[in-house]
Amino acid sequence: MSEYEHTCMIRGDGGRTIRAILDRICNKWTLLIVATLDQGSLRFTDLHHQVPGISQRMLTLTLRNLERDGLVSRTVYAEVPPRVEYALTPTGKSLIPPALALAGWAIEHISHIEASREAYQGSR
Amino acid sequence: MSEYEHTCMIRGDGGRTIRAILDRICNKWTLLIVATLDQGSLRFTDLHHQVPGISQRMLTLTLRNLERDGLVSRTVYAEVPPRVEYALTPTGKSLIPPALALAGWAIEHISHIEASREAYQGSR
DNA sequence: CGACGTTGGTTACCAGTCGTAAGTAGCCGC
DNA sequence: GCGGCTACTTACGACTGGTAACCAACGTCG
Repeated sequence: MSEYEHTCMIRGDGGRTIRAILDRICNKWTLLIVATLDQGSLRFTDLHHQVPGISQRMLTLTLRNLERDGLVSRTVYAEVPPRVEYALTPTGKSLIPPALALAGWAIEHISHIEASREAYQGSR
Repeated sequence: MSEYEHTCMIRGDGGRTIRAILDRICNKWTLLIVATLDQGSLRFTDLHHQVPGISQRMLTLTLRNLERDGLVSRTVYAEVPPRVEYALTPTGKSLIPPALALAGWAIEHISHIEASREAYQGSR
């Protein structure tokens, strides 16, 4: 029963709360960037190299969203060349454990999912 | 140090694996539907009512994806009126704990995030 | 003293995805 | 036969993500 209470937590007010948050943090890049920043503060270009496949635009947009939501801090050093460092805030840090839980699940089940996917393709 | 090893798990092969899975399960509706189905098998219309805001099309598409990925099973009863029941597979069930972790985090931090969001709006 | 490179972006444009609304098919009660 | 119920499917417009090119400040090289 306690398990159901927990899933009620997800569905809560009809899922509106969760859906709103999920829309924000659960896009393709957010968790990846948060995980990368867990190593310590990074500059824009380093981040760009460490998250393969992301474009500058998406990196900028995702970082802006994270900054707006108070999950990362953005520090500009008025030097030459300009330097901008991004780091996790305490709130951002607190996202790491659940992100790890999801990542662990993904790694554990990816083979099964890919298999199902191909089987479905064949039998469609 | 062990915490960093775990985040390495997320970043893994440059995050490609995680990103692929996140693309699939981390969209707006998937976690919500999985959480709703944790209560037991449900019919299409019940699901439509229990997940407020979802359109028929999105429900159909999301369920197809979940079925393809082997997370839910789809059972058609050739009755009148027609009845289609959706239920979680064991793999689908196993997604519940990490989903709860994320949902718990979301609920815990939503107020902080919303506050940051509005503060940012003001100071932009 | 002007062209070039580096950093951290922004802008324009295009393709794919999402959401809304309407249509479909089989069968039932009226 | 007509509308209604269930479980979709389709058409179409809006929004979002991806690619690529451009921008601004400043130091350095020729």
